[in-house]
Amino acid sequence: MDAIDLSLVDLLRGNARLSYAELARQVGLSAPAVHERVGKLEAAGVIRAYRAEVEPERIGLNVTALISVVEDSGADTDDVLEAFRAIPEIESCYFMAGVESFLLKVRVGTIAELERLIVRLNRTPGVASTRTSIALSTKWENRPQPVVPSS
Amino acid sequence: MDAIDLSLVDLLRGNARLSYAELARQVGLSAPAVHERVGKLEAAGVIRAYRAEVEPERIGLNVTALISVVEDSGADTDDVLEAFRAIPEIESCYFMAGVESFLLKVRVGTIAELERLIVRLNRTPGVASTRTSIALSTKWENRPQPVVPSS
DNA sequence: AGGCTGAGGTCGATGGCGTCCACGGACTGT
DNA sequence: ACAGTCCGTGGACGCCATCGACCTCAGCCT
Repeated sequence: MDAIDLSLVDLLRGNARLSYAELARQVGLSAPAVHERVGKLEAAGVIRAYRAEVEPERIGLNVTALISVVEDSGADTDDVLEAFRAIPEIESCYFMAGVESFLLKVRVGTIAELERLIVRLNRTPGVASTRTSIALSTKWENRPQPVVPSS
Repeated sequence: MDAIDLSLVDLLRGNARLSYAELARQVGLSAPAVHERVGKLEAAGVIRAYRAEVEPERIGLNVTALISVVEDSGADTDDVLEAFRAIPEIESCYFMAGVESFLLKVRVGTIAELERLIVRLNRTPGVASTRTSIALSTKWENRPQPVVPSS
């Protein structure tokens, strides 16, 4: 994990579809060398996935909400997590400090679906209560901050 | 924006580095056809970017926090937004319903940096107060939910 | 009805790319 | 000094990206 690896990570966070040849030009190595480096970064779990970022409204996900969840005292956190994992609408799940153990970012098509989702969450064993905040708009999301000051 | 486009979007949300040839096989079209379709999806803004998803701790971003921001009464929301946009540590920015106008997801290297960031946020014109919740761990993030029931 | 037009597909060709392999130089420990 | 290891380069070969030519079909105008 040297400076070149960090540059590669930065480049791929900016554009995951860069060719190995292009990456090679940017970091000043040969294509096979960056191929091997990127492969190792993937194997080591530094790079977890390559994802296309899509405007959610364009694929029918018109409602974004953030839901804080308070666990029952004595609830098994792992069980709750497993139940959450099975709900595809939960795009992100953070385990938080504070009374509200979880913060969930969810996306659904309509407010009616959000209502059903909240009901479902409140019914899952181990959750005591939820608190939902609706996002009126997403200004930006997952903007990669550069790790290397100037590559 | 037909069923094939949705399949392409789903496939690329799952793996942004799929080749056009592979996409073509999956959707049953020729490579040039999917090339053109994907190009149009990008041009139309449906696909905004391709990003490598990186484990934040591996690149020195050890602290994740969510910060709710209350605006000053009479503050210009656009000015506040512009100030936020200039802060690279703010990875996501949602405009929320409720008293707290903004929710920011931030990532920094250390708690000390988080403290400096919070001070900076409180000093920016237009913000009345902030409320910070620290994420102890990220269970998952930006998991793509399938749009097409079963491609 | 017939033909024009445009959208969106296939096919074929070609140049570049991904990927495998053999080889070579620097660093390290003995 | 020497062998081993790591990490790179360069060459080779097959696949892929991408362009142009052509095909098909639907909609529409005359």
